[in-house]
Amino acid sequence: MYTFKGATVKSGSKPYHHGDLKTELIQATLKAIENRGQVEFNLREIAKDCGVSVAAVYRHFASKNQLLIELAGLGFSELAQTYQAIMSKTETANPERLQALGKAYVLFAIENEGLFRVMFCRELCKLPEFEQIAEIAEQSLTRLQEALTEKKADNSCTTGLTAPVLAAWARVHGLAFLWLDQNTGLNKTQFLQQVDAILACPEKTA
Amino acid sequence: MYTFKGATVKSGSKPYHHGDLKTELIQATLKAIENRGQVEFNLREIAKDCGVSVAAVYRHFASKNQLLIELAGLGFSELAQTYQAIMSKTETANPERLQALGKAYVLFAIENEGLFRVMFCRELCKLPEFEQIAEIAEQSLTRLQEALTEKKADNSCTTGLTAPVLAAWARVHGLAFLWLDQNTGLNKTQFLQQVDAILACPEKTA
DNA sequence: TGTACATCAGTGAACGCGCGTTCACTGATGTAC
DNA sequence: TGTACATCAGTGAACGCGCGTTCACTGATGTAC
Repeated sequence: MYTFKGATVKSGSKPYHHGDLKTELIQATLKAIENRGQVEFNLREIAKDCGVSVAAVYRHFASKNQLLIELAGLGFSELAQTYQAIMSKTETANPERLQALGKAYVLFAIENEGLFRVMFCRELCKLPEFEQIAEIAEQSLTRLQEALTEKKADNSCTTGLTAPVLAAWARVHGLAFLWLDQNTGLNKTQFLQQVDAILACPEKTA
Repeated sequence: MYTFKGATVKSGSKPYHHGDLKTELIQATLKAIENRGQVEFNLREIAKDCGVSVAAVYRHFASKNQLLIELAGLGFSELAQTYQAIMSKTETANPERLQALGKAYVLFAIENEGLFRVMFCRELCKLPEFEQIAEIAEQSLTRLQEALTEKKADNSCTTGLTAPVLAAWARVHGLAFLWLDQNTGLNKTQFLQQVDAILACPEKTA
């Protein structure tokens, strides 16, 4: 007899109760999405990865869509948190802040490819379950836009993105997807160096 | 009796021979990809769209993958053609050339969403059939990079992208995907205006 | 110009597999008494 | 402290549908003689 994540188990046999299946299912799903480079996964494969039967998934998620939605919610709130941290650590109107935000965006995409792909998957907001996370999704994206906007606060166009914001966003968004879709031909270190160079003096690399 | 695309047909009944099925299958596939915002389609749906049985698809494409590959080939060669036209119409080292190339990239993505998504779908190059189009794909992408590179020809780093090239590419790539994934909240006219502004004076919107 | 026949482009039905989901169940845990 | 029982987290098998692909076929076209 031994103890596995709080569950008592006969030695030699795997525990009947998994311990932290929900978390592990989420991780396995993200891994699958990252391997494919597409928001496409298969519950049987996920379950197998976690050493569990498919039906066990339904103890933790009402459906495949629900899993997807929770993934997206996770992504949006984590990204928002990242911004929040940078906003509180850096000064208003300081160019370093914009640079840090940009870097954080690209890094988030690289380190959380699965979440990032889910967040920007167009079919997501067509799901009926999307309303569960609509608020956090919008909050997360507008927070980013606000963070970028402060640079040109003189432009008081309230509806839609202004050119500077769109430009800044497009730059980091493009960097992220070029990397994720493996189009740069660079290794990670090289890529991150270039990213730093681009974000440090955008006017020279414009 | 009347003639439909060269085929004689009893009036009232639809023609047995379609006329230009291959082209229409390609169009229907692109439409399906555009509707989903993802490289994901279904042969039965495509065939139905063309008013034809699924099996008819196999008269024109050996498999679903083969259809996908031909789509990609089409996309790469069309993009290459577009560059070629701009390169021959504009002067070397003229800022207008870079601007025109950038605009063409974004426009290509907007007007050919399906092709664009297929071209940048990561699973594409994992297909065994990819070698059929590997050459044109690489040609197309390096041509773009070369076009962008001329601006900073003093940098003689031969391997990989330089920061200026990556920056320029990322900007248009990011603009394209922000638009396609419907994250801008702008309408097409507004968006294209912003794109023009960004490409016209990048240093002001950096 | 008419006819026989090869060739080509479709049809409709079926095969087989994969996948999301459900169901009746079993094993483990925690709690009231 | 021990026991009965509700509750929870799994299992394994099955259902049903969708989808890529194949097959024997039929209808239309074009061409040799």
